[in-house]
Amino acid sequence: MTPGVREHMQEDSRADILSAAATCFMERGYSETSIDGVAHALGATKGRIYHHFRSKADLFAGVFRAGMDMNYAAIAPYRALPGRAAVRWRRMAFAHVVQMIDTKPFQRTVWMGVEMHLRGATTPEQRSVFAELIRYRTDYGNIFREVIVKAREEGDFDFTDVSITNQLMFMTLNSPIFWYAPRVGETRADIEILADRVVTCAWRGLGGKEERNRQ
Amino acid sequence: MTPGVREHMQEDSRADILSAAATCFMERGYSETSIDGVAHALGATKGRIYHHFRSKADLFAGVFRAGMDMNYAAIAPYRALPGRAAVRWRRMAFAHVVQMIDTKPFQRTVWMGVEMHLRGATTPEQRSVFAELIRYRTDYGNIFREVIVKAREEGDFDFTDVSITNQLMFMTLNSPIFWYAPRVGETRADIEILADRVVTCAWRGLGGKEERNRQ
DNA sequence: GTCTATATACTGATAGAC
DNA sequence: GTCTATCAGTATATAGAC
Repeated sequence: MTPGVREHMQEDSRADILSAAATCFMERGYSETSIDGVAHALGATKGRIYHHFRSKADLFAGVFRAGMDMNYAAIAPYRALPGRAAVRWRRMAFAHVVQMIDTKPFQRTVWMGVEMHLRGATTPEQRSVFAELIRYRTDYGNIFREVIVKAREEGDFDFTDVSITNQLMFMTLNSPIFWYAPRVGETRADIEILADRVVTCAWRGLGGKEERNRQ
Repeated sequence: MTPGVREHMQEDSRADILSAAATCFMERGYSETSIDGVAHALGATKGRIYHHFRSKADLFAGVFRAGMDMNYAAIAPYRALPGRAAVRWRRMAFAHVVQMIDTKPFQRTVWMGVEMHLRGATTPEQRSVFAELIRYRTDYGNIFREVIVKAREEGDFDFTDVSITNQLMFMTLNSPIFWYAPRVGETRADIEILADRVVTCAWRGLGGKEERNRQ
């Protein structure tokens, strides 16, 4: 077995743990999630988890980072799209909403992390790790912020306070992590219709023109 | 001391506990909040709390119910307002948003309760109590739902899916519980400007006409 | 790399004093 | 009506076997 393959398997093991942990955190919250519980979901014992992660907080941070990585990856193809910012915004927003639906356990964990950070519910030692993750997420938010400001300059959006507007916009775009649940027989097209409704609602909130005027 | 006064003091003691508990739940979440912690915030010990509430879950339910009571009270003056439903909606929505800001600890607790319910994070015995509280909140949501449907019939709103739209609308109207923080020297008027921005964003999301057309 | 066994700490709830 | 003392259950993290 080559070193490359061995590393790959190690990464797979890590990814499995992150995935199981994300689901547990979503279903039970941070405190109610026990390391034993995550291990049980994996069909293993906690020895396996403590081999890859130093602590529960470290595991949580891993899920948070993985979730944000997914978000950056989702909008990457559209960030440099030429043309009107409002059109670029719509592509990015759509990709973001679909991502919220597709990776809901990770995104719920990210949300919980932000809430915990705002509450200051972190130990002093982990604060620096946490602060970096929050910065990582803030940067992501600022990508959208710049786009909506640009779109306003170009006359396609119309709002007053940028900070509040960006907050409200993300509230709408993120909301599927709270109420989305897959339906039996649901197709990819169904999900995209759903996502489009969410994006349209946010679009309107930004003061965007009605759809028939779009591009 | 008359019985009336004695009852009043007992109610005050209960209200103090609820208020302290709401703040603790907001700042630390459900699990991280200990009964000892709430007692400490009151300058008392947990004996006082257990005299008024059977369990931690019971205390939590008390805060939830109190929060919803406040919401019902806030919109009560506008529910039967004659005239166009869209205008009625705006009054109710504004009152709701201001209420989110004014009673944030209670509203955050309500939010947590809904999340816990959706996760099924309740013991079988407390499930019936919880179910009733969720119903209480759903009824509140339906009050708004009926108004936006009526406003759509009257041609003032324009949206496709009622359920999703109501979800997204509440997401926006509730959002101050996550990002609002009082600023130094903030006046009542400042808060009302803030609330109006939030309401306007939700209004647009519902497909409402631009402000200058609003009577 | 994963498992078993265990130390250590915390907290919800109860019983009974005052 | 509130406080003190205490029990029982649970969960993080570690040490060491395999």
